[in-house]
Amino acid sequence: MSSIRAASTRARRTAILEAALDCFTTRGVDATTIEELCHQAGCSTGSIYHHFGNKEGIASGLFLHGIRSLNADLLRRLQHCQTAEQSVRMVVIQYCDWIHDNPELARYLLSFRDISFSATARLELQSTYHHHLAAIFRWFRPFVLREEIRTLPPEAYVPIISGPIQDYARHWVRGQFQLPPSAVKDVFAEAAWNAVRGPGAG
Amino acid sequence: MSSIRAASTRARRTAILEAALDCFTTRGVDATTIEELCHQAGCSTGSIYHHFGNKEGIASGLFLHGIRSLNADLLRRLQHCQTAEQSVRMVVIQYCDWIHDNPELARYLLSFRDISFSATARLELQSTYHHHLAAIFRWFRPFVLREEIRTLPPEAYVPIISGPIQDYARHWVRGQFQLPPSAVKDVFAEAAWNAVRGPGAG
Amino acid sequence: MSSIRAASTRARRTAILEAALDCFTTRGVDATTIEELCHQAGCSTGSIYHHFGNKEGIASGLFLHGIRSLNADLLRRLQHCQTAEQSVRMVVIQYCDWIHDNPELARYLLSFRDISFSATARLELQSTYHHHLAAIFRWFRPFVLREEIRTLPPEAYVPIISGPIQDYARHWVRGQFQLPPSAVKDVFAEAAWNAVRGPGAG
Amino acid sequence: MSSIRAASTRARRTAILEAALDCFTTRGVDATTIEELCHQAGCSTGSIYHHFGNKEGIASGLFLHGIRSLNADLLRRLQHCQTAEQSVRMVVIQYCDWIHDNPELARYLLSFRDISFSATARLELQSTYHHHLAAIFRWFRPFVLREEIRTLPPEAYVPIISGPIQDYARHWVRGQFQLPPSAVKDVFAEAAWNAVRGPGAG
DNA sequence: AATGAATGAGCCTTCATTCAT
DNA sequence: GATGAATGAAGGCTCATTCAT
Repeated sequence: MSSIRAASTRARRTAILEAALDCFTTRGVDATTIEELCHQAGCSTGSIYHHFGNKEGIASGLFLHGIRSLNADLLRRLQHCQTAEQSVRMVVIQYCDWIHDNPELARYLLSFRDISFSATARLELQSTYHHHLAAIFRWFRPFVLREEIRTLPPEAYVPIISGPIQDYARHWVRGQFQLPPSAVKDVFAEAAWNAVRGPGAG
Repeated sequence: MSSIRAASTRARRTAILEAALDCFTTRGVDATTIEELCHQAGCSTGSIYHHFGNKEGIASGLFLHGIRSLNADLLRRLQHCQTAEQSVRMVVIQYCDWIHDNPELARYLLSFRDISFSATARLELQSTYHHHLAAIFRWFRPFVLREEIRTLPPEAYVPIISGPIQDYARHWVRGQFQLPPSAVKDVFAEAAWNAVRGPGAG
Repeated sequence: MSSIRAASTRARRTAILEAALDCFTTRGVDATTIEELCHQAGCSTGSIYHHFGNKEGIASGLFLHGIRSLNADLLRRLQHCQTAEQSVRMVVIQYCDWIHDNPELARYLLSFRDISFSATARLELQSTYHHHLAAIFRWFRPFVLREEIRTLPPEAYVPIISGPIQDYARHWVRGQFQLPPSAVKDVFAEAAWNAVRGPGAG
Repeated sequence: MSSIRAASTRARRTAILEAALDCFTTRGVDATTIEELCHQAGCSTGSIYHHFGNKEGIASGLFLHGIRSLNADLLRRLQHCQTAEQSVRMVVIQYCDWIHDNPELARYLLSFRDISFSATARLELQSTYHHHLAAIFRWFRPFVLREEIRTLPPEAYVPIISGPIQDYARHWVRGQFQLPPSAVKDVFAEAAWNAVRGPGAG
């Protein structure tokens, strides 16, 4: 009985999140009204508030969902990499692939970084981010110790490796660039590797 | 007499823009009300509309002002560079220096890319951007022809050279990173140069 | 089996009324939501509607319960009075004692006279009030006839005898007065007696 | 120019307060919508919020206005009293007269004591109340010192003298009593005087 | 050029109540 | 009897913009 309820509840939540992804990426978070979400999700105002508390709850829920999906996918694919070069390139390549598979979600994550989330949501986002970063650094530390990857200030790695492709992708989701990230992934993977390869690399 | 008036008009415009820079970076553009701007600028609602037409007029005016200042400064400093390496490094270094000198404006430009500007403002921004890009490419073309800089898809250069330091700066203006961009400029300049140096470089 | 059910039903009703007394006196009737009552009573929304029909049903049920308790107690204690003076004083004293023993209920009765009850509830309240008043007047008539109590417009007796202590109590339940009614009961009993004693009093 | 503005502003404020008095006493504060106030006052929603901040601002503004009018009138009329008895009786009589002259305002003050005001409004109300009470006590102190009025706990005077007529008036504004307060003012004045007259009274 | 009262459409959110399970 | 997801009407409030002075 409770499983039926749970299934129904989950379906409703999913329907609302899907409606939100569509509306938020099309019109923007602020410009999307609760009424539009209701219409799109096929539910009542009250139902949205029952499941998400308020509008910001939907926006942050969707954001967290996207970030977690992206992060988990990267960690999964890094497991199959052997060398420093493969790993650095994989960071770029996986990003392009994920964007290719989840264009709407990518558009949401890239376009609405500045949504003003509640303190609670911000904490959860930060926690998620820190755990992910820690796992990533655990993976790369051996390569840095062997100087296959250059030693840099810790905070510089992500901007240098991922910054360019994210910048490119941000332009692309806005329609400012024609070629999709997947079409330039090797160029950016090459640039990332050159930017951080160390003297110990083969 | 008209000069006095003009001076007064400029002072009023400046006061409003300064109030806007403060409010917009502190609370965000959408969250800032005209009433707050009035209070901060020490003027009336009507005065704001007299000088800027509407709220978006302030936001886009401020944005354009910042972009133009940043762009002009880069072109000026590139004139003093001799080699490809100097030039590529200068793109990163000038960015850091400008941020150091204009932290509030930097925060505004970096945090509110997604302001929904009017068609007119968008056109003006695009035009400004294109002219700037064209001037930049004119500067770098000889280096690319001599293969001192790698040949890449045209749209890849900006993300690869400027993407990392912009990404870093975006985190910094939000308080997520401790070290200011100026403290890491050489690391990022080095990475940028490694990422695009071509076989023809010395 | 049905007795077990009945016991359970009564317990549930009592739990809801206790929750209501707490919430209503703390936050006010209008400001209390059904959800809060559920939380406080440890039951579901549906359960509340099953037992009380609607929100007003709880408020009026609680009100009626309090009024009846207060009235019955007064009539009981008047039976032990012999003289006009004892009787008039008892009206004040019993009020103070009852408040001392039922502070929460007193707070509810005193603070929320203006709850908008349904027609049915209003009728029941009026009927209760009239029966009570009639019984009270039956008790006092002999004293008035003997002029031990002054002859006044009928509607003046309650305000003159009970008005002051009720006014005092209303302030006290709101925390505006320090001394509890029980600490000033003799002063108010004396004043009440002086206000209505007739030439026939000893 | 500013005087014209001020006059206009005052007229608008007055219109809103008059509409509020009508709606609040007819339907109750909670049940009155801003829309109804707009209609009644002949102004826009925004105008109401421009002048009063929010709904509670209207309710507390009206309350304060009523209280101040009532208080000022009492102090004025006490000036013409010579003796303790005249003064005590005047408290009751003035109350009845004021109610007779301001029935609507009286109804508002008597029926909606439990409006939940903001902290600011509560402070202002308390301050008003304390100043008024202090002035009243200054007036009566000599009579108490001469024992023309009985010595009581300070907090007991107001309930004992004013409590009965206020209680009566509360019933009357609700339509529960037929005779208006002005018709019974001498009875209540007499009772009040008897309740507090001291051994030193003539 | 400046002022600020006035406008009013529109939105987020609340919450009593219902009802399928 | 119990549960709690769903409903949706309704209302308080915001705020960019206008315009008479």
